[in-house]
Amino acid sequence: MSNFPSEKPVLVTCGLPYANGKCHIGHLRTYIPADIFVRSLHKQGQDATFVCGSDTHGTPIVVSAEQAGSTPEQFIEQYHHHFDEVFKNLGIKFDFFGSTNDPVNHNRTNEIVNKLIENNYVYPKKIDLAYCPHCERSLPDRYVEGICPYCESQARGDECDQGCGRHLEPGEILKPICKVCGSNAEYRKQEHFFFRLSSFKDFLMEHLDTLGGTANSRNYAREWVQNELRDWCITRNLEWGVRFPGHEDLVVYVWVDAPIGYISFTEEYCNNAGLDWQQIWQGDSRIIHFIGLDIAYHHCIFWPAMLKGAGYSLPWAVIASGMVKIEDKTFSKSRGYVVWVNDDYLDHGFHPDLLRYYLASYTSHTKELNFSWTVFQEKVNNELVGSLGNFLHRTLHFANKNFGRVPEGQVSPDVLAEIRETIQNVTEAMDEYEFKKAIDTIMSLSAYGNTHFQSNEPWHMIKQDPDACKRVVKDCLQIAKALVLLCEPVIPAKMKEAWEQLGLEGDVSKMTYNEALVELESGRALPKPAILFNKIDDKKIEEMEKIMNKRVAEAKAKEEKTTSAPPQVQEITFEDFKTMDIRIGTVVLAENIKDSDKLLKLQVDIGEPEPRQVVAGIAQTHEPGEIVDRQVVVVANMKPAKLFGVESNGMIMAADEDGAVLLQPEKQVENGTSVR
RNA sequence: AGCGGGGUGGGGUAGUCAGGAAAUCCCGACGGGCUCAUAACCCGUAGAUCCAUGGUUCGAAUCCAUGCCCCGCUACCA
Repeated sequence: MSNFPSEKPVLVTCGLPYANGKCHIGHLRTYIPADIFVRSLHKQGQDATFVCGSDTHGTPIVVSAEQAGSTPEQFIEQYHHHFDEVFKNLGIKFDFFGSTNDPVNHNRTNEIVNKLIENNYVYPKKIDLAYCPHCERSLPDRYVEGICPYCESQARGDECDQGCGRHLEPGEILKPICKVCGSNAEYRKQEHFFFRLSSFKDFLMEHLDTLGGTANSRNYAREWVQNELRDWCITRNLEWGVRFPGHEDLVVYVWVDAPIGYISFTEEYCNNAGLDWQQIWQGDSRIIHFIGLDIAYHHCIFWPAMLKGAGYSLPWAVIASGMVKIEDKTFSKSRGYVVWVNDDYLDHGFHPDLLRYYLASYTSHTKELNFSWTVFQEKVNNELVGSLGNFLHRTLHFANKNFGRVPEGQVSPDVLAEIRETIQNVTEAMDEYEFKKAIDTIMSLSAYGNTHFQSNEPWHMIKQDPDACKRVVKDCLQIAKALVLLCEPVIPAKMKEAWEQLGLEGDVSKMTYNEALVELESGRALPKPAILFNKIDDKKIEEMEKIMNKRVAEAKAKEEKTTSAPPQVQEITFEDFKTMDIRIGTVVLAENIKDSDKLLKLQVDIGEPEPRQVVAGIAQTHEPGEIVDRQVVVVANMKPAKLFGVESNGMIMAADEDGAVLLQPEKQVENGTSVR
């Protein structure tokens, strides 16, 4: 049984893009499937409202704007436009794309916060807050860095991002350092406001049991709810943001007003369209959030608790997508592992639909997706060009050339049954947010079409048995019509063209799947078809890979520069130097390490009862045989490390010049002699 | 160390939540066919100890336990 269509109003949202940087392919992992889902809902006869908008508040934007010598207003404006434009170019069709800085959102946030206060879910508390005496200001969230009180890792003010992953409340972080000027911050008592998240524990456990969507988000949230739910500080000392009611010096935390954007965008859209937004947000409705897994915590814990506390409708489903990687590395702008949607894709003349197809069909929605230009090319050339494009073209071309119109005859029952089953399976897959499965199912209908065409050989029939030929062509045209309807959610622009090539009228995006079972009208004229999808040649892909490799190389070079520079400038004391235990030793054994090009495993006698095992990165310049019996300089108190699974308890010193040039004592000395 | 994601034919993937006869799909290899179509398409063949060990079961890729290995985070990334 399919979930749709439903009597209840349906709202679909996407995690708000943060107006602090350009759109890259990683973003699209959420937006494209959401758009496909909404288009598919329409095809199932389900009305749905689809909203999104820019997330414009919070500390990072203030910091970025300051660095850019701009105001936050100006700063967010450019990225808001950027995302809006990119989404339009990709066929991601929001009913409304707003901004959390819109007055409607300020109002709605105020209303909700007041409601929470009224319902006694908010209380004031004096807490220690980081304050920078040098900059003379309070340091919220990411203005401050320090040590996580739970795991002792380096952490940001609001989250232990390098360690245990916990959300940190203001005042928790140890050894705070001002991120703006780098000086030590101090703690000062200040009054802030807290949301009684802890009182929602039972409610949340229940909510998570009934919440729909993908399991990854629920499971993730459940663990947090079970362990500990602490009250949540919802105010910040910032100028930029939504004012906390009654306190001129405070704004609400960005994670309060950002999701409220979902409500205010719905409001703005509905008010413009003459609809009732309260049916969705205060009535019995289906609210569906598409997000990245990294914000599951907010959407499955904070957000439902806030909605409950203020008397709003709860989310019906949360769908969390997996991350996008490049060559097995997670996206990272600073490391160069990024593919920009404009610069690296659209500007090179690639059609948006190809990317939509690739991202949605590569792997399950909840799994990681490893971006690769060659796989992109492979999928486009084999599936879109070879199978789908070719079937549509050979069918339309053959029909147009021989008949010029849709031939007479009935579509065979087998073909209709096949189409019916495909629709059924695609709908089910969409219901489960299995976009890859849905697309694979559609592609197998395309393969079925090709086989049908091939095995009946209409090009022979046309001479021997024209009537039989007409039946086959009619079958194939019907399959083509079905394919166009089924593919429209995924590759809308291309299917709009194909719809016209079938000689059909109306907006294909507004047709339902059931239209695929309506037989084409015999005698209807068929225009001359044009090719829909072209192969991507190897040269183009090589070019794209080159661009990507270059960026990664540049980023790596930059990284090395920044990491290797400090030791040269930083002075150390003699005391510091004495902390190193450097000794002379003799290599007694050396061997290669399997699978490693650069490493050798050495046993070095440094005057201890047993030789030390040390792994050295010198295999490219030294054969194991040539260094046995040689004396070397060893840092003996290195922290043990595992390299290629081999333990290393020291470091061999070498000059770093296109490989390794080993240091050696001037003359033979006793093993274990220390160096100073 | 912590957290997260993984280990399925040569490469890439599905299936794992709800355990069942022959493990999906795309590429690649090999053989054949077709010539309507974008050197596209169709048919067939070979190729998998489903990371390992132990357990539960009539039955395990799937559930449980232990272990091994890979990858990511480490300056605001959905």
